[in-house]
Amino acid sequence: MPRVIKHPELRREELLDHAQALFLTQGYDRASLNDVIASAGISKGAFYHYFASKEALLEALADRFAKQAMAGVQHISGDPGLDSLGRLNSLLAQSRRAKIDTAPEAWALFETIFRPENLVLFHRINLAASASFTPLLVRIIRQGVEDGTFKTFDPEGVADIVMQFGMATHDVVAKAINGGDADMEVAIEALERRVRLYEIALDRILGLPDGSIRISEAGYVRAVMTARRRQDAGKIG
Amino acid sequence: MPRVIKHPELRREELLDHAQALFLTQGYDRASLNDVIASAGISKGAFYHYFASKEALLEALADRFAKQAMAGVQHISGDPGLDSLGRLNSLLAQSRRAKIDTAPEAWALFETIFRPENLVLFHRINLAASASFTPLLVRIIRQGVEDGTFKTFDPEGVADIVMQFGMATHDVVAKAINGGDADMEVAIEALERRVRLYEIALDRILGLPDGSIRISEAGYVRAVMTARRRQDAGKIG
DNA sequence: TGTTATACCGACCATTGGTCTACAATTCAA
DNA sequence: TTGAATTGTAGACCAATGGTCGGTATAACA
Repeated sequence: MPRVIKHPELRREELLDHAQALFLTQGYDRASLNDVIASAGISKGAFYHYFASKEALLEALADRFAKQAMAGVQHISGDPGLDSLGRLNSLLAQSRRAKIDTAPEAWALFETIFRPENLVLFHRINLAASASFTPLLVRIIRQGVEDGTFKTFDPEGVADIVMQFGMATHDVVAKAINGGDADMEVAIEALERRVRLYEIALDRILGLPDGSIRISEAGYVRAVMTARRRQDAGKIG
Repeated sequence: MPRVIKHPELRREELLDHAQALFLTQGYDRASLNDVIASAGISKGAFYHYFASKEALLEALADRFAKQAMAGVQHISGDPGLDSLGRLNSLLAQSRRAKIDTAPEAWALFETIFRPENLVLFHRINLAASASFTPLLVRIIRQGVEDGTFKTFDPEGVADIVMQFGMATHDVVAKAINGGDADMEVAIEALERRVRLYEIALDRILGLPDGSIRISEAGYVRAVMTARRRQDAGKIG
C-alpha cells in the first residue's frame, strides 16, 4: 500500500469519522478494528499510533460527541435575559437539538441504530455528554431553587433524573422498534408521547405547574429524518 | 479429562452458577467462555450442548435472575387487602428486596460489580426483570388511575420511569465509587439519598402528597452487605 | 546536510467464540 | 440381554479479533 502521510489532527478526525459511521451502523462490538482501519484506508500500525486500543477509540468518539453537543450551550446558564425556567427550557431544547443534529446519520438510520448492540456506544456518549451537561444543569436548578421557582431538596439528583430521561430515549425507541412492528412512524409516535410525559414529570418533580417545561419541538425528529431520507434517496437513485 | 455425566438440569444450573460468578466479578466481556467452562470443569462440546452461544448464556442468566426476582410478587396486584397505593408500595419494596437478595454477592462485591464492564449484564438483567415487572406495574397504576388515586395520562410511561429509576441505581453507585473516593459508606449514602429523591419524584409524578411512596427500608442494603462481609471474613480468616 | 522524531506499514501473535468429529454413557424397544 | 437410537462429553480445529513489534518512509529541525 502506498504511504500517505497526513496532518495528525486530520487523520485522527478521519479515523473518528469512520469509526463513528461503523459503530453507529453496526454497533461497537460488531464493527471490528479491521473494518475501521480498512474503511479509513490505513494500517494497523498507524491506528495504534493514534489510539491505544479500540476502547480508547470509543472513548475519544464519545468525547467528541459530547464536545460537539456542548457547543453553543455554555452561555445559557448566565443569560440575563432569561429566568430560571427559561434557562432550563433553553438548555433542554438545545441539548435535544444538538443530540439529534450531531448524529443525524444515527437518527436517519433509525431502525439500525436503536438496537441492543449499540447500548455500549450510546451509554458512552451519554456518559460523556452527562459529564459536561450536568454541572450546567445543576447550576441552573440551584438558581431556580434559590429564587423560589423550583422546589426540590436535591438539585444534583434532579439533574441526574433529567439526564436519565435523555438516555431513556434509546430504550423507548428500541422497544417500539424491536418489540413487534418495525414501523418507524410508530416509533416516532412513541418517542414524542414519551417526551411529553417527561415534560410533565419534570414539571411535577420541580413543583411547577403542568406545561411549564418544554423540551420538544414537535415534529423535529421527523423533520430531520425525512430530510435525511430524501437526501439519501437522491444519492442512491 | 474424565468423563462425568450429570443430570442435565443440574449441569445447566451449575453452568449458570459459574457464569454468574464470573460475569459478576469480571464482566460479561472480560470473562471468556474458556474461563466459564474451565471454572465449571467441562468441555467446550458440553457447553455448546446446553447453550447455543455465549450470548444465549447471558440471556439465560438474565432470565434466571428475573424469574427469581419475580417469585412472591405475582399476587400483589390482586391483593384485596390493599388499596392502589398500598399495592404499588408493596410491589416496589418487594422488588427492591428481591433485587438485593437474589444477587447478594453482587451487592457484597459492591466495588467490583458497579463497574462499566458490567453494563451489559446489568442491562440484560434489568431488561428481563422489566419484562416481568412492567405488566404488573402497569396494571396497578391503571387501577390507581381509575379509582382516582393516581393522576397521569400515561400509565405505561410512568411504569417505564419507575423501572428506569430502578436501573439508575447502577449509575448512581458507579459514579460514587469510580468517581473519586472508593469509599463504600459514601456510595451507600448516595444510594439512599437517591432513593429518597425517587420516592418524592414518584409521588409528584403520580399526583400524590409527598411521602406517599415508600420504596426503601432504610439500612437494608447496608445490613445485607455487612452480613455478607462478616461471612466472607469468616471464610477467609 | 545529517539526524532525530514522527507517521506509517504489515507480518505476526495469543486468545476468542464457535464448529465438528469421535466416542462414551444412557435409554429403551425387542 | 442385546443392540440401536439418543443424549452427553471431549478436545482438536477454525476463522476472526484485538493487539504487538520490528522496520521503513517521510517530515522536522539542527
